[in-house]
Amino acid sequence: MPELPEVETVKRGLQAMVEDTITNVIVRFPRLRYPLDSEKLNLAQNQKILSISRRAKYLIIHMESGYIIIHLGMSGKVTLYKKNDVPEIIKHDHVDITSNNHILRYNDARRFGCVVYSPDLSSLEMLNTLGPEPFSEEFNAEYLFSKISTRKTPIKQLIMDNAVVVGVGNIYACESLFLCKISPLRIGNEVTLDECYKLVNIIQQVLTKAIAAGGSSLRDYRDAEGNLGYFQQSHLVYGRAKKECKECNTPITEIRLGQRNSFYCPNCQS
DNA sequence: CGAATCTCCTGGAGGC
DNA sequence: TGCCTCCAGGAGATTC
Repeated sequence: MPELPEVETVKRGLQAMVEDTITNVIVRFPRLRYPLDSEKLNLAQNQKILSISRRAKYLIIHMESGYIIIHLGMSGKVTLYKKNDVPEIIKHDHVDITSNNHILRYNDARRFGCVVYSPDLSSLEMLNTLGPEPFSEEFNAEYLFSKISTRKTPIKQLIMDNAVVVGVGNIYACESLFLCKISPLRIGNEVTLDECYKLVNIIQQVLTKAIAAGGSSLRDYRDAEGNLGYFQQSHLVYGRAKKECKECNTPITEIRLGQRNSFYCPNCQS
């Protein structure tokens, strides 16, 4: 899955398209997360691209008038080609955004992503409900504490909740909680302010490490050079059910929390 | 509002 | 080798 760091990398790669003028949007297969609306997307025609930004895992193409918002879901890939150097269409190439100089090609096998046109950003529910970025000043211990101290939901689900903080996926949540010695089952209102300081700190560290490790946590992901992504790095608890805890040798427990597999050490975490 | 559950979809993995 | 089943994964939708 493209994690936050990877989406940021993609965003940087797309900067070459800034100042281009969009000539055409081709939709080959419209059934993504939201049905693609060719008619609306073609409102982008003849629009100059002013900038390309990122919010959570959304890529946002700012045009003279209106925006195109792209989410990669879990298997989405965006590749930018020079116009005179475009490869053959392959399976799951659902969308091309063509400009005078480039083609931005969207490929998504599992179709959890989206490509949406909107005249303005403020009306977009998917962006309005997002919590702060994990590296922003807004995401601090006091903020986190205020968001979770009234909640009866397990802490793991809370830090994975985009309304609380964006960019913390399943693996990061498991690893961060282990490093904080907090059980994923602990109810939000039983997490102390002190622990929130730790959590904010550790989440940022874990994400930073993921950026350094580079790339996706998808099991089978390899980057352009064939290197395995973050998923293959040595995890402390994630995917280690029944294996010994690296701290205390207790077997790692696996449970189901909010439809997600969760791993923790019943001895180290409480 | 909050909480719990369901859903979308494909390809890889593991079982036989 | 070839089926078959199971599963991951983000986030909106639904229900209570």
